[in-house]
Amino acid sequence: MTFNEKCYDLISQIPAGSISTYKEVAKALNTKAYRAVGSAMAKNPNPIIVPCHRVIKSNGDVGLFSYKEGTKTKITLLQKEGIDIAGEKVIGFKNKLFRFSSRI
DNA sequence: AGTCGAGCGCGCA
DNA sequence: TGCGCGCTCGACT
Repeated sequence: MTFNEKCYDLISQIPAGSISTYKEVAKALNTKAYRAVGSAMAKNPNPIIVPCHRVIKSNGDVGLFSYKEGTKTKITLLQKEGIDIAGEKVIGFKNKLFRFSSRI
């Protein structure tokens, strides 16, 4: 189980309509390699089971996707999932933030 | 508030 | 072996 595999595993747990941030993922992995998370997504070998488009930046920005134009696709997908997005920013993403360790 | 620089983990050259 | 990335944070201006 490598760092990337863990990333995919966590992200694959994000239900439709919910989103998460790279920071949350890194935190769930107990690491500070935030960039590694995004880097792992970039090379996401399982784009089907890993909804990397549901992972955004911590500041509410959708961030990047595959390429500059890919970001637009990401936004469209999120909107279809019920996420409100203005320009390249997610509205109320904190309200739909999916926490991996939300074990109350 | 906006900008600059450093840090992590994996993959590629 | 060295650098970059779908990022984040702390400090300075």
